[in-house]
Amino acid sequence: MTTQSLTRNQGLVFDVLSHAGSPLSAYSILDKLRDDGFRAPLQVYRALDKLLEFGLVHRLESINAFVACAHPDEGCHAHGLTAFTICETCGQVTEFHDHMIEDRLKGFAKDRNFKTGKTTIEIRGTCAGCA
Amino acid sequence: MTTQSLTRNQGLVFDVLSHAGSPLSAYSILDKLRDDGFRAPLQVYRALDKLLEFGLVHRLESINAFVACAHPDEGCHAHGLTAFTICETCGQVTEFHDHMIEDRLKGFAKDRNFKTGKTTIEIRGTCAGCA
DNA sequence: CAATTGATGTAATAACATTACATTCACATT
DNA sequence: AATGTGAATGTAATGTTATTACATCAATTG
Repeated sequence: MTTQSLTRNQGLVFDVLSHAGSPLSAYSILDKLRDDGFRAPLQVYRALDKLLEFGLVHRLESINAFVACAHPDEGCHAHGLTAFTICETCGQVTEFHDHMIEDRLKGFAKDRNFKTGKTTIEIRGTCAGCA
Repeated sequence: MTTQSLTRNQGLVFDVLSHAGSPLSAYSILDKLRDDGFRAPLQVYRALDKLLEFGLVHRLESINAFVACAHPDEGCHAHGLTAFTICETCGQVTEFHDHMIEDRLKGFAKDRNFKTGKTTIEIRGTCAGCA
């Protein structure tokens, strides 16, 4: 997935997320794109849906917000399970990948014949800089 | 924490969750408690806050819903990190605890001086019965 | 060109959660 | 019994997040 093949709206949303230092809600993305002609939440949600599908953006379930992927060139889907630390003070998000955890969760699911879809791992807390 | 020491509202909410076979949203809990005098969302949210604090109930971040803890007698806080599988077809939720994953996440956080607060692990997919 | 498919624009509404403020209850102290 | 305190409650209003419904537009293809 390259950033070239995005539509105008997808590109605008991705750009906003890429330049934000922290996660943004759909509505704050909307606010930032008013000048670019955005008027309704759906314009943002539709673009986000596609960006999520492409692996360019992640949704943080525990805070209802979105961040650009840390390595969008490959599309994050290449990296398997993605986990996050989220600083509740400054909003800093760190994305990481741990094969051991991934295997462990896969194993648990397999043992129970549970067919795994999307998996969420989010650690909320305080980052080193804010401690 | 015993179920005895709950207030009326807390007890009613816990009871509804305990007897539901799947996670419930705050508003669906509210609906089920209309006959018991519940009128406003806040009555539910306040009770849920306490039940979460006591470890009697879990919040599923990825679906904005709540479930009773699988072993409420001890209050789930006794068991360390809690993870869930959530069947998107039937709503069945399975709670589990994995020390290896817990240690791994703790280690990651420690390496980065990230002070861990609440951690969310949720696997959404399809359970054995629904496959 | 017609047909199809994906993207967009807009309005309305649904679903989830919190703020603000007044009141009541349980209980300890006097 | 009166008072003070903190926790819990009742109620209304509002804020935040997400979806449904429907019309239109643009690119592609048969």
